[in-house]
Amino acid sequence: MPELPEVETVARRLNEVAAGAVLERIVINDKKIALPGRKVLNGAALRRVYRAGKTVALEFDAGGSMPLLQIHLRMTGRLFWIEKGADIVHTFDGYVNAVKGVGRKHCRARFYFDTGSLLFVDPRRFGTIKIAADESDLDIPGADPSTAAFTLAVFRELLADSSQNIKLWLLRQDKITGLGNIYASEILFDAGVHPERPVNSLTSDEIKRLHRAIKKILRSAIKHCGTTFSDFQSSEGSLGEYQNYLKVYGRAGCGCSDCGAEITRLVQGQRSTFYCPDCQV
DNA sequence: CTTTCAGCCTGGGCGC
DNA sequence: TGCGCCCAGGCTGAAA
Repeated sequence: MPELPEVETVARRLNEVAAGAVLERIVINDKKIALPGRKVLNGAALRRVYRAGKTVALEFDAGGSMPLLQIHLRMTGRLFWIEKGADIVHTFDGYVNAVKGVGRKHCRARFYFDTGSLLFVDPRRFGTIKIAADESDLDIPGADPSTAAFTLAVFRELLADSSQNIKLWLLRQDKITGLGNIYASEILFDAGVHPERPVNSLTSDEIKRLHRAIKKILRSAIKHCGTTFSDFQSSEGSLGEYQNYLKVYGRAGCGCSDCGAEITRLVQGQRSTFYCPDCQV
């Protein structure tokens, strides 16, 4: 579950339940996760958890230094927090409930703290975990579109005169870090821009609309705690609700909410793009 | 430089 | 019930 709004949601909620906990032990169940130098974290207190680009950053106080665990969820990575001594599992992306055996199957790493434990569960095993020596060592390739620093002028500068399709460009993490396949489609629909338009063909007004759409869609998705595609149900319902607001993603064959034309699926860079052939030109 | 495209992995859903 | 496809919120690295 991994675009900017989902990662933001996970990081905030993990911070709420885990900040201040002291790390006691790390157990890794997957050889793909080497995590060299992890000893520096033993006995360290978790200062805070925040989103950095598309990753979850766990900042520790290791007595003099502030190393971080940087977790990238990729396609299917999820984080669970199990409170010590309680039958409660916090899943952050979906619900909080009592669940027996959650994460037993694809748990790739477990971090035991004094007040609970953090599980990194990832069926497809694409996710990564690394240790950063300090905040400046975090691996964040591009600009964060949710910050005030991401202005229209900055956006224009990043776009430069690229000849790439705008859809593929929006997925470039070295330019903008955080957008993924769902929000790229939603942003293009909101801005009324066709996904195959070369960046250097965009008018000044279209760039302005795209910039506004990026801000608007992300703000709204974060407010709704991201998009949750999941079979998980609980009495409390799902925390991520933005799936109810998607206008094009995953809606091929459905009518456009604005004009009624059929939403079309297109493949770009081996990824699906959804758009309205009438509204997006 | 750019663009394409296999690969990394597992599982769910669908048609037969 | 099973098999063979296609699909999946990400990204890398090699080839063209």
